[in-house]
Amino acid sequence: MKGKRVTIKDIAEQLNLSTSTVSRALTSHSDVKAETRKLVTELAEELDYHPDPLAVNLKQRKTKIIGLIIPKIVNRFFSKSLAGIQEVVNREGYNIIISQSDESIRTEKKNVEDMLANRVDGLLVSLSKETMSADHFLKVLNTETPIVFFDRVNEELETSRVIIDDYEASYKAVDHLIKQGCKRIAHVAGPPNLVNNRNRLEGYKDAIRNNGLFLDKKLIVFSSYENDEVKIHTKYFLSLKHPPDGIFAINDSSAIQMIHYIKKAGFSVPGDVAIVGFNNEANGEFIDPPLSTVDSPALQLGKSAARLLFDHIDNEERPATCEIIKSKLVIRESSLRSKLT
Amino acid sequence: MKGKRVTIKDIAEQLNLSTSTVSRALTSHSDVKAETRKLVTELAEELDYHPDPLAVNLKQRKTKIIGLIIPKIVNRFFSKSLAGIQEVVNREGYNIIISQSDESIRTEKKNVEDMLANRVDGLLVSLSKETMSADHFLKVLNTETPIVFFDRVNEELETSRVIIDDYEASYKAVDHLIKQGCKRIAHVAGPPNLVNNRNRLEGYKDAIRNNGLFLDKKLIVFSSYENDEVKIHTKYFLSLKHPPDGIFAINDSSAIQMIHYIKKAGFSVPGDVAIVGFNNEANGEFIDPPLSTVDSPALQLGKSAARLLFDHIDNEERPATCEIIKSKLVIRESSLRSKLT
DNA sequence: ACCGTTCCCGGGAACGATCCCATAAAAATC
DNA sequence: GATTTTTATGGGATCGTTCCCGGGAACGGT
Repeated sequence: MKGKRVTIKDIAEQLNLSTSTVSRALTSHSDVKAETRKLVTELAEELDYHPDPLAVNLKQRKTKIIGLIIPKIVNRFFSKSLAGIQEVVNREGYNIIISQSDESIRTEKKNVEDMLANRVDGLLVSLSKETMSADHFLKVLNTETPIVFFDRVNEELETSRVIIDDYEASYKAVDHLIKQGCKRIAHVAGPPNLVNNRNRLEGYKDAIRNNGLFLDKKLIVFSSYENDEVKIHTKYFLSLKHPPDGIFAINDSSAIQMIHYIKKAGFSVPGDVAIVGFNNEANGEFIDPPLSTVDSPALQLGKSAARLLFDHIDNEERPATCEIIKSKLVIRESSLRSKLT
Repeated sequence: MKGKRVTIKDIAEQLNLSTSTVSRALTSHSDVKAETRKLVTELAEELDYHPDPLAVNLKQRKTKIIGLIIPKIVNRFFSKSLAGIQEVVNREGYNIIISQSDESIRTEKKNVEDMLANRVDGLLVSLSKETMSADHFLKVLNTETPIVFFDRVNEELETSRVIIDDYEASYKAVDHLIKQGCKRIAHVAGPPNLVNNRNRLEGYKDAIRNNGLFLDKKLIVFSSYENDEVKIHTKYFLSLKHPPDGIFAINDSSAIQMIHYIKKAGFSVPGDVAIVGFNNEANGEFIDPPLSTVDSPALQLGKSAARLLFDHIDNEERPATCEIIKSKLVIRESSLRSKLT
């Protein structure tokens, strides 16, 4: 009664068998008479037996745990990735333990330590905005724990990674703005130590140049993902002698705020300023005007990263690869000028 | 080299001690000479020894894992709760395994089974919208696994739970709308099998009645949290002979969509219809008009639920309690009529 | 000098499974 | 019918800890 759990031994005793035989019968190994197997499985079913994962894992020298390190859970992009990861990981019979770096390199380092102490069988990481080098992951490689970076990846280490096509996405978004007649397009870039942000910046620059427009450094600002800086950036843009007539923002949340402030300042979107966001977050469709954005398939990203990780877990020799997930430009009204007179 | 981890045995051998002594030295039990303890801890440090959690847990008959069952990770309310839970759980040296019911009673049942098979030390649950009875949790009680429900709780079982003050929140929101001059207030209610939704509905009804207004059943619709039904509900409201002049919505996302459709239909918010949402989700502040809403402290909710769970884990005899977290009405422009002429 | 405590430490049995090895019984081979 | 082979099972070590128990050394009190 007292939380007494059924063990393999209980089954063995009731059936006058040895624990070895019961174990074999249950794990569908060979060397068991069909009859006894039936007996065992039936009794197991009846007693509602479930193997103790702790014992199994100790024997197998596996924790069946995947460690996940992300900047922030509440960030929709990451919670979506998490959902994707969770799906794959659960199907494999593994569990996830999560930790957030909270965008701090210090806690990220601590997280890595914790994961190692927890003996995770694999690690899924998206870097904090502060992370410059990848030294704190060297220890992980030493323990031969497979590791896959996603979205905010690292390029120093020879590990697998999965990213979205930031360069193309950015290029297409800016190209779209230009096609809508924008001549002075601003870009809110992310911290440049992260590759994906650098790629986006490059996409932006190339789109500007390839279309024969002037690349004005004054139109590029760097965000550090803080909410309260959006207002400052917007004010800055509007205060310029030649303010931008198009903005490619770092994410939807930022874009939505910009629209808010721009409208408040008496300008129209997309009339005076056309805007494109990033990530296709919730409700972008229902604001005024509906937000054009880049749909980044976070769920897909999570799934791919997890699958890649299991590839590495199942096959130690698997060479590191880089997978790129295609995003899609979603055009709504915040960037649609052609319809206007 | 080959992933060889340092064990207690390695330390024992190098120091010519028994594993028992090393274990005692490390676990700060008594019966160890200060000198040897120093020796042991120093060598442990040097070798970067970390106890194998699997072995420890097997011996302790604990998994150090908390199971979490929520409807959807991507739902911001739940990802916020998760963040709160994660904070407390990590501090206690436990890990979380997550599973989503995806609002389906079938997968919720399966999730419970999985959690039990995983031998979680405690369970944190927020019910799916389909869950009527709590029979599938009886098994959990049998294993004497502590369980705490949060937000979408169950009242049949004698378990601890933590909820927000849905009744008061709802009452205050509706009362606020009435004070703004609304006479016909609609309510988008949630599935009535969940207590919190019933409480909100009661709060709504009482606020209407206590203010001497007519309680019109036609103004109450039931949402099932599906996105595409918002449009239908809005159209329905607008098509009424006497359409509502105020709406208390099920959540912000729904409220934002309603604003969108109402404006599109040529009505003004809050002029023709004042709107209050629920949850204080992201970006509600920046839409047009900024959304009034009920700030439900999801993070706090998660923390409290986790702490309550650990109370039960640490003390088997702890009686079940119900904790209520206070929400706060956030008034923005979507419900502010008094400022208008 | 003897006994009782206290202090340290080692031996070894757990925890619940897996799995190698041995062995008995059954079956197949000559 | 004696042998090898196959088949089915049990014994017991093992994973890395913890912890009970027992014993030797040191110490103090009578």
